[in-house]
Amino acid sequence: MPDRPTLDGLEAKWDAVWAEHGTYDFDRTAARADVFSIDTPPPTVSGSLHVGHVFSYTHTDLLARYQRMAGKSVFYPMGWDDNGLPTERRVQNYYGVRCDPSVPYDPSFSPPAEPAKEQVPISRRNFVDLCHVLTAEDEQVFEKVFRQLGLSVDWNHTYATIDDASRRAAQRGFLRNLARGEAYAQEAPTLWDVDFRTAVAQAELEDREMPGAYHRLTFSGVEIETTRPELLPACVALVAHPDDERYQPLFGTTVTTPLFGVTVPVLAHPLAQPDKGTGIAMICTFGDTTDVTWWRELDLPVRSVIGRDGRILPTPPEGVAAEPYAELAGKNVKQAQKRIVELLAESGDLIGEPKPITHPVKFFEKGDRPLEVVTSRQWYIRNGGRDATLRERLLERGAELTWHPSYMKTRYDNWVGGLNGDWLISRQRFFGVPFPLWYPLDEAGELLYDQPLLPTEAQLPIDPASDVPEGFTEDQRGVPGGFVGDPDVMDTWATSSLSPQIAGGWEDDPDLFGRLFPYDLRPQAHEIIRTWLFATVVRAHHEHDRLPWSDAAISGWVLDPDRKKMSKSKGNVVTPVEHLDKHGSDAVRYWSASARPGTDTAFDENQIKVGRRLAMKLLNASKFALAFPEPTPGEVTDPLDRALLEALARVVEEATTAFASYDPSRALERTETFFWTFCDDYIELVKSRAYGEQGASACRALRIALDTLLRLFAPVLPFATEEVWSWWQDGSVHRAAWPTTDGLKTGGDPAVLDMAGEVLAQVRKAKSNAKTSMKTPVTSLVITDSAERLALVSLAQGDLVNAGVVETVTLVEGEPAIEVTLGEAPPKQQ
RNA sequence: GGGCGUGUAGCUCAGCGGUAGAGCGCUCGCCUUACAAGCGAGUGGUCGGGGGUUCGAUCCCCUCCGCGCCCA
Repeated sequence: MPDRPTLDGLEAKWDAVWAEHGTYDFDRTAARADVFSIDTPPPTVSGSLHVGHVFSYTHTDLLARYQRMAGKSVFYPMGWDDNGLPTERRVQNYYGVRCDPSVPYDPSFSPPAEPAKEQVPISRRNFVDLCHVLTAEDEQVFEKVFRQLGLSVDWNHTYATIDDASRRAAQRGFLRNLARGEAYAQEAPTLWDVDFRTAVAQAELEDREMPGAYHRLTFSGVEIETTRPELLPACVALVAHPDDERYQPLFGTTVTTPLFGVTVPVLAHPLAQPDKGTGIAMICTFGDTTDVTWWRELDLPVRSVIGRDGRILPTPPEGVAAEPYAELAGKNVKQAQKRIVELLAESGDLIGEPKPITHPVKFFEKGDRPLEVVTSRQWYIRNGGRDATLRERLLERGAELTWHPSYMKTRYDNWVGGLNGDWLISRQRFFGVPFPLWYPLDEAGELLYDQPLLPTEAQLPIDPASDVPEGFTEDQRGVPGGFVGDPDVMDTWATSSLSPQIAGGWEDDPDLFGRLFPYDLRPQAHEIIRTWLFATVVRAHHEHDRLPWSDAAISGWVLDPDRKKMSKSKGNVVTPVEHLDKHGSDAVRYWSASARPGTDTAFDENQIKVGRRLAMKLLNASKFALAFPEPTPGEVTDPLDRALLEALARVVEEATTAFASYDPSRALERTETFFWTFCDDYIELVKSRAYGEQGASACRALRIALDTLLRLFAPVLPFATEEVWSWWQDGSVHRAAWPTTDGLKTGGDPAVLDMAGEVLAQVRKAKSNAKTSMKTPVTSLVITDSAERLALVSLAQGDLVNAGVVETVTLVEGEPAIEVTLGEAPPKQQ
């Protein structure tokens, strides 16, 4: 036991010991009933660690540590989400390369020493290799911080969403979805990011308020208003609300588009808004998702004018006049709009001046330009968006799940209820899990999409860009009568939605999987309920016909001290490592643990300091309690000591209930309150007695209480508690049993401690008011109260006399009052 | 515009039908042999506004306002 205990260095010291002893290793011989399995969120490793990570991962760790002490074998893996766009962008910039799937794989490739000015095109496989190299470095940084933070992860169980096991699981899952008809490919209008050149799923959209302008155009005298005049050549109809009397006479007639001279019908549809613009709108293929709905429901033709690069296509759609169109071809949307407005003004078809407005426009959440709608072939997984029966089943799954806090379920219900299409899982990108299939080419070189060539599950993972289907050779790739691989990769969520299967060794290690699945806990943040949580439910529903876990614990967000969301662009991001270094991990964990589950929390360095104070106090109080000679075995006999243990028994009950109901913050609050009373009142009261010959009862109580408190604090303060534990106990506190009330229920009356505390407070108050030392003697202490309460005082009278330096005590029955008479202050010591 | 959450002492937050709580801050003290990165005491709130239910509301209901997230 050190003379001057310190928190410094405890993280490195104990992390090493825990690793060496396998303190947090999962016992894979444990039966399912004795396992607590956690579907840990895999953080995106291409960014830096955010204080929000520290916050929410601590919440999970608190539950893991509680369950471990409560006797479970805890399966607490760690995953890294390293596939997808963020990694691609990093690799491109870091190495100066770009992926070109048409380049053949070069086994001897090594990246340029310095990033070239012109990005070097490399094969998909080489590009993916570089992604692996870079993410491996990032993952080490993350692991280091998580270890410093004291996460009780079993580091033998890690995965990355791009590693072999993940790709195998994702491809296997997809092939099974395909075989059962849950996955399908379709040529359809799709939201498209023209910069990333990829399709985007509903869950990745966000609306942004953008400036625009209403342009009033005349179609054979019918005036419409549009924010996208550049789509005029893509116009296929006009539409008004069926009840709109102004336009009812026109329904069924046709009008002619200005400039391009295309005859289009005037139609009725309830989605048309009579109060918007002139009440009649032009339908283009495709300006937005409403156009898609109209196009589908009104059975309209396609006149595409925007290419996948966001520019006007070189040739006009059939029936569109070539002359004015040529002026637009090749221009981007902004340029085309400028030019067509000029042309419309010249022709007299533009009525008045454009009216500036701001309106919500759909963006890819990572994108910089508005999304366009293009027609392309994409893969989907059925998620109830087009199937009311499946949607109902998935809503029932949400109801089967136990949500912490319970109101988070509403977000799931709202999302599932509002789905309007299936889940688009294909991306026209490179660093992702490839779709594991090929297509034969007929003699004319046409792809036979309806006859895909599939690998067996035993062959997985495969890359159809470099692997060859059964019965073909590489030289048949891309030639008539040969084959081509599916060019797309899966969206990140299509892999991470299988995190329980990936982490648990689904099919690869059935024995392990059987001990984990379905998992006990999915911890995660609330903003990805609609993506990660829902997607995981969908996959498990299809694959296993059950929920992937019984409980979901949803963390809140960390906001900046002004309650604003932290974001790099605002420059208000708090980096966690400096706080871990400065205040210690236990202190930061204390701040995290103080937040109620699901509640957003403002970052508050003050709370971290309070946590450090608590951890420090724990070291000092422990040192003091353990400095008394080890008591002989025996009973705790003194009424005050028994009162303490009885009060502690209630804390144990409350903390246990709180942890079992996924509320560590409550457990901490109760434990902490008790602990300060223990230090400030109880220890002060029993100090003198514990030193003396009659001290055995107090010394026993001190040790019992300390033992219990260390266990109660262990989940929150793993380093300080382990340090103290090592002074006088064997093994790790983190493998010790969660405390029970056995040994605390001594039949004592907690009121004895309360009453003694009240009297002590009055004595201290008198000394404070007199601005004198606490050592100043009390010549007379007169306590007036009911007989019942006086009896409580008398049970602790000896300790009160010692702690208060009281010379005479008088107990009187009557109206409650405490009278303190002070003597001379003792001389000051040097 | 909709959904969910939230609004309690200067700050961060507990409490959630029966006379307002903690920590921090601030003020005043105390070298008290575990801890001066400590200890003791004090200070501080018409519980966002307005209605309603109730013997009684911070707590339940309605409505408005602010903030956060998600969605349109």
